[in-house]
Amino acid sequence: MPELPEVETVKETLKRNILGKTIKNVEVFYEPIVEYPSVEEFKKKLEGQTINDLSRRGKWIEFILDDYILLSHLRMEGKYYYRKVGDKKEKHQHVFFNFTDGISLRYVDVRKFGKMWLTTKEELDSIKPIKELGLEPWDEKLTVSYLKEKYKDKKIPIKTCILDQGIITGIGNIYADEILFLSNIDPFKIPKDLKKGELQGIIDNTRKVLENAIKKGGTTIRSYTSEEGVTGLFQNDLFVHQREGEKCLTCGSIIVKTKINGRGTYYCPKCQKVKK
DNA sequence: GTGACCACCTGGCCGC
DNA sequence: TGCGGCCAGGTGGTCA
Repeated sequence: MPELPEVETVKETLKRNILGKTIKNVEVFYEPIVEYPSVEEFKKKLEGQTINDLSRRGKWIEFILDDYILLSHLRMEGKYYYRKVGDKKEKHQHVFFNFTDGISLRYVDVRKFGKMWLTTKEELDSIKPIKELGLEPWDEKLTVSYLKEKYKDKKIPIKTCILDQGIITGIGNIYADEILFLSNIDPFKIPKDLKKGELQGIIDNTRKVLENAIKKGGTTIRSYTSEEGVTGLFQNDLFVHQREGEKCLTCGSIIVKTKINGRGTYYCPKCQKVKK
């Protein structure tokens, strides 16, 4: 599932492959993927635009074009493939960006959850997907006092708060479990009850886990790959996620799986002092 | 304003 | 072998 490290890997791969290319035309085969503007406008505005740079905000990839910024969210299983213009459309390929040099960048999404949004540089910070994002994990404004303020009225489990993109952006279900394990925090704990040291642990381990995952090219679970044939290696470094019934690598207790707010949650009852 | 729940969507897996 | 049901999960919408 693409979280920040996977999105970062995809962005870097795209950067190596499509920087400087000019879009000849765009084909959309599953219209709900284009969130804004209309599909016709989306296709028209992208024609003739050159990809000048790529960046990332949270889990959104930003394609920096001449006059616009194309935002792409991979959601659950989105990915990009490279083909030649005119190559047969394969299953689950929903949007084609055909370049003037004959290369066709294809957005592939088995579950069709991904979203694209076309905006301008001026409007970028005020549009819905971006304006509600919280801090990047490496933002210097991410401090214990920031988390204390954000968590002060929260009555929901810390696991749910860590997934809140409006507080820290980029963390998904896999890394939330890993961050809480490394911080020795009970995922059911109510955030306002967390001590300073525990909040600092969340900040430090968020950075540590994500940095390590980026170095390893992300996590390959189920169908995620950054591109064809490229798989991440961070799944080999997971302490708890998808390890139900296995021994904790730290204390030897059995890893437990439960659900918190509908999300599969893995934890070590001993290391994370879970009272349930 | 907050939290719980559901829909979106498809493939994989499991039990019968 | 085939079928039905459940599960996976990021995000936005709806409702209490």
